[in-house]
Amino acid sequence: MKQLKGRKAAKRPPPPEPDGDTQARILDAAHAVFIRRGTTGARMQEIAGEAGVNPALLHYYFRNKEQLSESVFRRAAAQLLPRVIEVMASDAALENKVARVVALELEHLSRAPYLPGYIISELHYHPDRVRQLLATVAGVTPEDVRPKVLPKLGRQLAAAARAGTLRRITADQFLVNLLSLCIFPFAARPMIMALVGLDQHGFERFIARRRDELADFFLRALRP
Amino acid sequence: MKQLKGRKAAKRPPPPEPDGDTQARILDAAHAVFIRRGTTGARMQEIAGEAGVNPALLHYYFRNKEQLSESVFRRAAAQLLPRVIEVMASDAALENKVARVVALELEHLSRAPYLPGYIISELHYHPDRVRQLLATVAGVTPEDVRPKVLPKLGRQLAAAARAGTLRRITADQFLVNLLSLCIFPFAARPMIMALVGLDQHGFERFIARRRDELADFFLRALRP
DNA sequence: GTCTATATGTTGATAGAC
DNA sequence: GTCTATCAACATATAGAC
Repeated sequence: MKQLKGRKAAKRPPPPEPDGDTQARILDAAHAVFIRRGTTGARMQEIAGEAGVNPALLHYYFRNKEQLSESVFRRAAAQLLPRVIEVMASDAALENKVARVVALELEHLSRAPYLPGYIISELHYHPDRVRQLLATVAGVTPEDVRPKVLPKLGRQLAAAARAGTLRRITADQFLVNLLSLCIFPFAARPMIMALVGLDQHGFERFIARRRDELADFFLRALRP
Repeated sequence: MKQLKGRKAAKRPPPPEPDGDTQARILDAAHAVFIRRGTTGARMQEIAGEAGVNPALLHYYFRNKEQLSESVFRRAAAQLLPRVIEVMASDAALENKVARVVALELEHLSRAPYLPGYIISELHYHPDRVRQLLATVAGVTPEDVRPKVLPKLGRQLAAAARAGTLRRITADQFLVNLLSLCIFPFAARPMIMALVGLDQHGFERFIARRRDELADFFLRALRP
């Protein structure tokens, strides 16, 4: 989009901030505002201001607020689960999977700590968004991995239980426990910071320690 | 409020639905609507309709939307943490505390599954609400228990570590792990239902199984 | 593609009768 | 305490000039 017209390119003054397409600037600004205010609390005008563009342009590129918010949610949701699902669907050993998921999620969420709160809020108030969340997971591999990852994980867990390597646990409890321990601290970040008495840096150190301990904690819970 | 006037009580026709004070009816309706739509998405008119009351009465009892939403949040927040803090601050043994918190939370949240999503959303979009959340915790005992519960728990954990009963873990990681495993499944309920492929009843069974396994899972992670 | 101006519809809130 | 009527303040969205 926004390719130059050629004959008039030298004459027309450049836009205020030429960094990136207008559309991309809008999407980035919308991302920030929707995460800060929520879908219903976000104001188109604030997004336009943050993007440094005229408010009418939001409707030019994205038809209305609904479609804009959907684009933002899609992009945000694509950051939360796909990589975890990918690891879970792989052929790696269970211990390896746990370690990789913990490292992956804690490192990524440290850079986007507001993501879980935003996504949980969206799914809570807009149940239809669930489909868009699943769509991001479906794209991880050529085929839809979702119906596969749980049965596969289940077989892996059952085999480990028979071999005496791990205690018996169902695949869904296994997955939810792991996701809980990784994601909840970020989703409930304000609550935890207040409860434990942490400031910004304290929380970061708290997460840093977690990176070292969490996989071990989790795997010990499954020792026979 | 709304005590009868005595001399005119027999003459005036009773209000449409005499069950409960008007103020309480409004608060209950507001509770439902705020949890369903979020603070910014909630409409005063919808609350009035759900309460079966004239919209103007919302402003008569609660001055404005802000104060009404604050009353609702206070009441909701009071259901999430106080009992957990109370157990944690008690003199019970660690194994006992874990078992009681798991039983307490899973049983209560099964009846109010939308509570965690609402509270996390509120804290995410209205950081000032954190103070109101802490206020609910402070009221658990005559004095403010918050500054006490973590150090006490820490000493308990350190003693257990010295005695060789439990592996060493800090009080904050202990508390956050426990809360994560209890609360996250409800906070991320729509996501989990979609990911695992559960309907309403499937989710309830999922939680029921969790009630039996979770305390054991948690304590095994801390075995030396 | 970008801007100005404006239409259109809500929403929270109040005044004042009953 | 409860109701009707109404206001002022946005917020989304579009029309049309440039």
